[in-house]
Amino acid sequence: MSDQTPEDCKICALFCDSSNFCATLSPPELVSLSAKSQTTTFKRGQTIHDDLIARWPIFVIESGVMSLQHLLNDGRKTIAAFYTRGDVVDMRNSSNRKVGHLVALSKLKVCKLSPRIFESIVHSNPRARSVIWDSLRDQSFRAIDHSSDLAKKQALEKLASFIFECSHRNPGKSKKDRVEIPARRLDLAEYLGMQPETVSRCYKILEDQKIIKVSDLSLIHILDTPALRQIANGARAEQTITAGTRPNLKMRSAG
Amino acid sequence: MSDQTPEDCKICALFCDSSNFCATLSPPELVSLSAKSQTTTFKRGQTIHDDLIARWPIFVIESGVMSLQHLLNDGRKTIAAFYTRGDVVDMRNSSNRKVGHLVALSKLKVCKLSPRIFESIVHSNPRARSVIWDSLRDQSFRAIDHSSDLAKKQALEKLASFIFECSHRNPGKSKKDRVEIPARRLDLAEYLGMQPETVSRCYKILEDQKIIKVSDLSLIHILDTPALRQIANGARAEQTITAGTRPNLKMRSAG
DNA sequence: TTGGATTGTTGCTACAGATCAAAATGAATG
DNA sequence: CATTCATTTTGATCTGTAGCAACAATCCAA
Repeated sequence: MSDQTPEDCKICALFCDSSNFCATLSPPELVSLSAKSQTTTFKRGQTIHDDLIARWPIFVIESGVMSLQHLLNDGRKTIAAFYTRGDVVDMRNSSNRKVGHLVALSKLKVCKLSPRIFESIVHSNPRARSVIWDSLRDQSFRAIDHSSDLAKKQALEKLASFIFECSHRNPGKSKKDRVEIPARRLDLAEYLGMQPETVSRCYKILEDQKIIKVSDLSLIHILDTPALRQIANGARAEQTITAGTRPNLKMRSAG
Repeated sequence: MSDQTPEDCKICALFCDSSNFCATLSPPELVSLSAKSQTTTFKRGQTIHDDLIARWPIFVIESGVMSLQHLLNDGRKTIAAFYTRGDVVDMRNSSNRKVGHLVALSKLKVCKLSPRIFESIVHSNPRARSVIWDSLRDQSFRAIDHSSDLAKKQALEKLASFIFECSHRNPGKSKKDRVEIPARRLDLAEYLGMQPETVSRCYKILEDQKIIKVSDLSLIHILDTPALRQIANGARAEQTITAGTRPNLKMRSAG
């Protein structure tokens, strides 16, 4: 843990991102917030403990990926949400309601904000309030979108949908058809409500169809955006995922 | 549509609910907000049109149930979220992002708030800001919980979970073991990501097990709360849903 | 109240994806 | 570079629930 100085903030990537909360701050606000903020880093797999959250319920993801996990009695695990660079996480109600565990999915750096200063900035700075409000609403609708992916989509459709979600959340990263997948297969499976084997098979189907190309485990290239979009929006695959029975699968004509 | 007067507000059930936004307003705030607010009613199945949302993006559910629906290309439909009495719905970003359609699931009465007045109250009244902020964050975590229900739970577990969700969202309604289900079987199936037939079968299993009693299509009694809780938390049923094979099913020992 | 339409239930069959097992690939360590 | 461990992929089988059809119950309008 290390205290922030206004100088630290000024070289922080978030401060330079005009759509981000930190970039809306006036110089005096920046001074007072940074004086009471701290950065912390976590390693992959580390859980952010409840007592830390109780003392620092508000923080910003500076780099890396964080997950919100739920656990069932018999050990089944779900990643209910991802948080990535720039996301402001507000856990101030986590004591009333069991919201799950925050776990780092990669090397993670967060900047913990003083709730008191945060609140006073939200009070006095309408632009900051508007940005933070929009961001929270966006998180809410993102969760709702995810629900609807999980509810009725098939495995292939969920994966296609997820690829677009990743692409939208990483707008900067050079070309549009190059998408970085910020999670391992197992994490991905837990987020999409399927098994890692199924994820792997779905990737294979999309590759065989020449819709995507998997260069690295965490980097794919979209070769046929319309086809991928079609699948993501529910052009139901005519085929099962089961190991190499029919070599190429067709889509049912989409409604 | 009818304009509100402060007198209307004072007899509105929301105003009397201390945990609600409207109850935090000072008399002058109430006067200015009510002067610019309108109530509208919808019948079951009616969609709240985009142009209405564009003009009135913020509203409060006064009575009835509203749903946020997503549609796939081939006609599969999902209810991604429910909104019930007291929920403040803020759709101000719905133009940027496709969030789905708002559809009334029952006779529905909403009170549309002027965004300008709403914003100015949020600016000047810290108590109102805190209530509305908590409520929005709660909606977000509710959506996340729902995601995790959909991701890894089996049909029976999802239904059990949903029964508790309904029970929590209707705390007032007399006894605790009496739960009102504010949706028809089909709506429920669309919310839980399953087929109406499966919902029906799951109800039957819970009844056969003497865990619940279904009095009415929209009213159930919980007979064995611990058992229901066990199922909801993922004590995986040892049995399939398929029609009356084994008469009584046991639970696997929960981890 | 009657009749027609909508919604819910029950039984049966089929299949998408879970599960188990094992090989293959990748990452970490000495 | 070799060795070990962790993760991913592939193959084969099994199962929970989707899908279909037929019937029963409920709702609604006339």
